[in-house]
Amino acid sequence: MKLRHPHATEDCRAVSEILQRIGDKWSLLVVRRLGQGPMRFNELRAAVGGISQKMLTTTLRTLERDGFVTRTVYPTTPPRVDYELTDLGRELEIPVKELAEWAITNMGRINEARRRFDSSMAA
Amino acid sequence: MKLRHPHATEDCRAVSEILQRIGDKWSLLVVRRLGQGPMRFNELRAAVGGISQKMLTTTLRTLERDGFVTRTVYPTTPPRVDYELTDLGRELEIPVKELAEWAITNMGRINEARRRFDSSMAA
DNA sequence: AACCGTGGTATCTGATTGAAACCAACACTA
DNA sequence: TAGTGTTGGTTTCAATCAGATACCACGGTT
Repeated sequence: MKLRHPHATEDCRAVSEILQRIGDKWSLLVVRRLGQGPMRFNELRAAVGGISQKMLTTTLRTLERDGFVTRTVYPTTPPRVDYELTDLGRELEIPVKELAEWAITNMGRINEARRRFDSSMAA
Repeated sequence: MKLRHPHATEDCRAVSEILQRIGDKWSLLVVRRLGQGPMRFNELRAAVGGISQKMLTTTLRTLERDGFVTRTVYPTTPPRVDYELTDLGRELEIPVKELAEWAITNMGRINEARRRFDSSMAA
């Protein structure tokens, strides 16, 4: 039993962790929107669509913590908070876009596989 | 406000869904292992390490449903079940590997950002 | 009959999600 | 000057989901 990649497990865990991080329900949607330029909170909320206030806050906080977005508060009234992608966030988009393209071109195959599987289960 | 990518939202949801699918705790670990060749259930369980029986079953079922792995039962006694990557599964590895490399090379930056964020919160 | 190895299921608990209500600060209006 | 609205956020709570633990079915061995 040869292991060609001695660190495969750790690396794989790292990747798995990252995927879990950005693979939640909203992170990518938010990142994609911010990829088109900085946005304020409610603007982003409307653009993403269907996200609750709390989840947007949570998502943005986590993205900020991981260094993917910056949060800038302008102490005006009413308050104004701008969110913007960092360099890291913009760099992340590159491999994500690759995967995105794969996902889009292969979604049909996946859905077909699912249909096949589900109908063979029903039998 | 120009939208250069009219279908960005749907596409993004597709990607987000895929990431959620393969971004769970075990899918990638399993796919990686199977990338080295077909394996039986308990063999895979030992190779992945730390995964419960139920989670391996669940993970494999979902991967099978999505058309990433095949499940072959040999009705011997004791039963023997082989799992193997499909073409789709092997193709998936390509963009995932890209993201994997990004994740590995940038993990340091992410962790650093987290440390910074956490310590600035503690203040 | 007791036991082991195979792969799989049922149960139960803690985390996550998300909807709805509430909060703080300030400006504008009546 | 009390009331109302805007903006970004937190709190609360019900529902859902992930995952660990314990158990099950089957047949061969002893």
